[in-house]
Amino acid sequence: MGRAPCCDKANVKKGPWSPEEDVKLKDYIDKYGTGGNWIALPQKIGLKRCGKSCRLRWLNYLRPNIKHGGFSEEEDSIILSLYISIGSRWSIIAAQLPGRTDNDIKNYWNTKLKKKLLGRQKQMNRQESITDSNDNNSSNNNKSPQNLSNSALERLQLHMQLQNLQSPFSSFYNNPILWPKLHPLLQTTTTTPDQNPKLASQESFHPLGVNVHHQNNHIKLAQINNGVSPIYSESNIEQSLNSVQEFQPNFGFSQDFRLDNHNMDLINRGASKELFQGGNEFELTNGSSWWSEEVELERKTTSSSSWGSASVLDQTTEGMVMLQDYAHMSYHSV
DNA sequence: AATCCGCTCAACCGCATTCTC
DNA sequence: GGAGAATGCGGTTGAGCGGAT
Repeated sequence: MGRAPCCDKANVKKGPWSPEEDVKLKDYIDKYGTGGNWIALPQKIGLKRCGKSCRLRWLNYLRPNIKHGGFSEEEDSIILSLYISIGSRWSIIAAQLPGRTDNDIKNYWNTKLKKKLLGRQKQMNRQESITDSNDNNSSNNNKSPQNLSNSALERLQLHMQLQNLQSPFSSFYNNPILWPKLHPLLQTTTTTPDQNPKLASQESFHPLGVNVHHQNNHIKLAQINNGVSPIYSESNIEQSLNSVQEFQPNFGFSQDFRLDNHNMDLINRGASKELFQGGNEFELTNGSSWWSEEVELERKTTSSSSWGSASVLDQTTEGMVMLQDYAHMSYHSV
């Protein structure tokens, strides 16, 4: 027995919304709000639409202060860095871009930004292959990523591209002020060579202001011990402090930690570099690394979505090494 | 002028998660 | 605690459009 449909499919209109329908929906929500029940809403208004359809229309189109198109280079940069960090979590990415919807960003990524970046990557690969054609010691570069899922491969490619100084976003990566601020508890830190010389050398610098260290199969992120940025409200700070212990290793942000217009504005004006000052390390003690947790999460689902996907677990050792390399891959701080 | 092709984006679908009783 | 309902999310689809042939 399957799940009951959310609405009577036979009596529900599909397809593009008419201006009249838009007006009805917008007027009603402006006056009364959604009433906390999208399913019942279309009946109240007299719309022959599914509640989910109404919700989507409102969120993606009718809601106030929605921006369509015209993505700035800075927005490109934010989308890119977040996609590399967390994959296709469009709602989280959208939360960092006021006025943008997850659907919009998703479409923009799939139709324009991805092509733009991967196109440049191909171009650069061609140039490199000419330069390196006489180099027979390129075994490391020959690790075939064929076993990686498309999304993981895509992110890997983008990540590699970002290391290239010719990257169109190099200015972004060299300019901390442009980095999105995602979690006030994170900051850069160092791992001393005597703790683990090999891993210390693999210290990775993340553009989102997080340094990731692998030690004894644990990930170490940084924790702020003072200087919490004023751009975060007290309640958020408290929430964040409380959330440290259960901090998710996906470079530190939670859906509850969103930037509003005001915060974005502060960031745009160069505030909060001091976010990442001083501090102690804390350790994720669940014994997993950020990617393995994500893989594990995906393994539990049947969804083919996001980076990695369930198939990642079935990768060859080499494939897993590739993923680890990816996780370790460094942005060298300037 | 016709039609083919690729691109864009609004909307749909199905699944996972959260909420409510 | 469990079941069903509601919501949220990400992947996919397809109509519409413009450029190429």
